[in-house]
Amino acid sequence: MVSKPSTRDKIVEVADLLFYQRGFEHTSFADIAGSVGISRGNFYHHFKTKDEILSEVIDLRLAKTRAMLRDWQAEGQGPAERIGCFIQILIANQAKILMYGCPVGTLVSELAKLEHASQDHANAVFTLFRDWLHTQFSQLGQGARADALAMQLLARSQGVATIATAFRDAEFIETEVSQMKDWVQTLSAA
Amino acid sequence: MVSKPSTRDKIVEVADLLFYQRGFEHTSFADIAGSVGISRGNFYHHFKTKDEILSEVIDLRLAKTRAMLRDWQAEGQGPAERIGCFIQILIANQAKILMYGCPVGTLVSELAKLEHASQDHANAVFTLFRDWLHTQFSQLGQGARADALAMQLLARSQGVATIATAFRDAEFIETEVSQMKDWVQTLSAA
DNA sequence: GTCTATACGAGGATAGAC
DNA sequence: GTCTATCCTCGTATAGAC
Repeated sequence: MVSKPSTRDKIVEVADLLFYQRGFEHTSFADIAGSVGISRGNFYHHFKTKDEILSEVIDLRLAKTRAMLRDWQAEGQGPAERIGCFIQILIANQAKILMYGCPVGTLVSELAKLEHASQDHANAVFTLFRDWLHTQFSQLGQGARADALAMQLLARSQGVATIATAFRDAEFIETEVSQMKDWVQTLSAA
Repeated sequence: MVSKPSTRDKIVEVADLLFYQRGFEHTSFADIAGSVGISRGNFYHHFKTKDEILSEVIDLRLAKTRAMLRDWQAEGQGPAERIGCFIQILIANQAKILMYGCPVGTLVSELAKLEHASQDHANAVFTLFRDWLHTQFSQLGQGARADALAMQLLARSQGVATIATAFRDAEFIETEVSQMKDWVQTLSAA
């Protein structure tokens, strides 16, 4: 059942995008209100503080991530293919990553510097990926190494995003993605 | 010849630290002035705008990085050992990285979102490392692959910093550093 | 639920005395 | 070179009318 989005939903959607593109702190209420097409006053009818919006934005990201992992679980034939889906997001989101980096990594980094109360909440998105990858590597027969491999792949994709953004290098993403997929095949064959 | 630092020098040193710990935007003039121990008014005697301070902070970082690379060049017996010095900074700065991430990567990411004019300037620090690593990998006999390997190592260390910060995981840094050093040995032997 | 108007503080920036 | 005092803009937040 798809109901039309409420103003509140629209605010969260817009804030999600702006927090990604401009950063949390650099995004003002006026930016969000303007982008939604409502007045700043109306804004406060829905959210009392900026932190409250952030919290809902993170909840939205958690929900979207869970749905995505569920989809990968459904479509991917085996664990290697499913891990391939994870790696592929670097390609799917290539253009955005080149401009703004990884939405998860950059938010977590920003909140760490702000010593923001929502740090752990934001980091839960990383944990979703970590646990899911852990499961996939286990099914790949990696046993005790599964979590370490999950962390490694997480770190590698973060590094690719950061360096690709810094040098605005789309090709680097492509060659790294290809190498990461080869690496999974190697593990799969072993 | 070591002269005592001028107020201007002190401002840049303090701003360097605060931009790293709190982020560029989240650091106010009051923060810097307070930390240096001068009034805000005096502050403007030395710098007209915040961007001007940022520019000098980046120059300072470039100078420090060049000096560090020169030191590694002097002490490292061979290219493999010198690359080891680069990898080792993750250990040397472990505590800071766990709290604030990599100073280079986090600044470049922040400036990208702010669409700040100093993006390229800040990225020059990455380029220093990239070119230096390129040279080392060349001397390791990696020829045409040398720059690709430099990018890979740069990305990997960025990823380690980001994920270690997110999960506050000191051990992850240690195991990754150890693996990176093994990897360099492998290349060296081949 | 939406608006306008407004309060309030913080941060960037300036003027001018010492 | 250093200070105090001040200004202005912007961002957060509130009150209250429609």
